[in-house]
Amino acid sequence: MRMGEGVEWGLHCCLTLAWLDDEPVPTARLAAQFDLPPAYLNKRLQALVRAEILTSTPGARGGFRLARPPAKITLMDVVAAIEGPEDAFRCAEIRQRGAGTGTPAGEFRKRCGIDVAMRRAELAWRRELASQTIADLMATAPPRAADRVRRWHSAD
Amino acid sequence: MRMGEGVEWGLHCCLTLAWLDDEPVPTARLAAQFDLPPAYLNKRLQALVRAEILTSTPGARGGFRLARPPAKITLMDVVAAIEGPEDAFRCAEIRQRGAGTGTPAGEFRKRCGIDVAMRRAELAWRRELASQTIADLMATAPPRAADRVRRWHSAD
DNA sequence: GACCGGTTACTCGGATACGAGGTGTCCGAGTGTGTTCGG
DNA sequence: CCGAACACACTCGGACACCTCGTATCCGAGTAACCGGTC
Repeated sequence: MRMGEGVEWGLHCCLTLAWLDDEPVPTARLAAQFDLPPAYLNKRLQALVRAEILTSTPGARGGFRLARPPAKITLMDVVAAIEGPEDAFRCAEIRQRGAGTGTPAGEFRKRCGIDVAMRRAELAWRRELASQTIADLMATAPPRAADRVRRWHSAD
Repeated sequence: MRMGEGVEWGLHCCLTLAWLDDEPVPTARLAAQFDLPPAYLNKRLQALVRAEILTSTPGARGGFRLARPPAKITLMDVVAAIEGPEDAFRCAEIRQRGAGTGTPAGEFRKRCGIDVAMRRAELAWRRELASQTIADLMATAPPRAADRVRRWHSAD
């Protein structure tokens, strides 16, 4: 199981946009900050726009900015926007295949125990992600980091 | 993010092997039970053998059996054996790239806050998986299911 | 009847193709800005 | 000097290739059981 690197990109970009208060930042600037392929990063930021986490303004001096205050954006929102809302584990109901064919349908009214256990674990993961916001990341980060990012972006 | 289907296969096979108490079951039989490609299922069972969850006995009347009692096999063990022990989220330290080049190395002694938050969520996921064993799955499963599996496997 | 050797059939195990999804790139549509011309 | 129209440059947005990883398959090495022959 492997999570796409776009999640890390999206979170770092959200953190940067949170520090640069409501100032539109184009993709090229964010890509240069982290040395990432600009076009591909843009593709990922579009996913965040579709999830209503960012807002995009076209034209000159345009770019991306946060759609909500940082305290209202959870890590779960960002992960779901980029990786997709589907669960990682998807029960294919293989218990009903092969030896299970022909058994009365009423036997399978209860959910597969494996599916239940897996969903329980993934729910714990989601709860932990939903309990943390971009604002929390800003609070735990060292104060000098925010200043360095603001200074680097203010330099023309 | 998507979890391989081999996890579901491995868990179902472990559950079946737990019900058929220490009776060696060949890959072909397990594949027929769930209507799965036999050779590919074998590949995944080999991963469970490497993780010392199953033991394999070659030759006629051979097959796979559990290496430990079901209460000593957690879901985390099975998932780690098949999906790999690495974390899903891997911090690439992009904060040190681009704008971060040239900053004193001492600034990055503290772990990346995003990495910390992600690891925390994944730790919750792992804890939940580690708290459940194959024996728990046996207990929560309806009693008729165990009988049906035993009957299907005893039929030659 | 018991023991031993050879044969057979069955099992796992790793090396080998195929395909989907993620990664990376490109070019066009749309918009705000800056300039320039006229009043 | 002020206003408006124009051209420009910059931005996002979706459509198009590449490449890694997961999926699927095959064949060979090894072993236990079985059968026949011998003592």
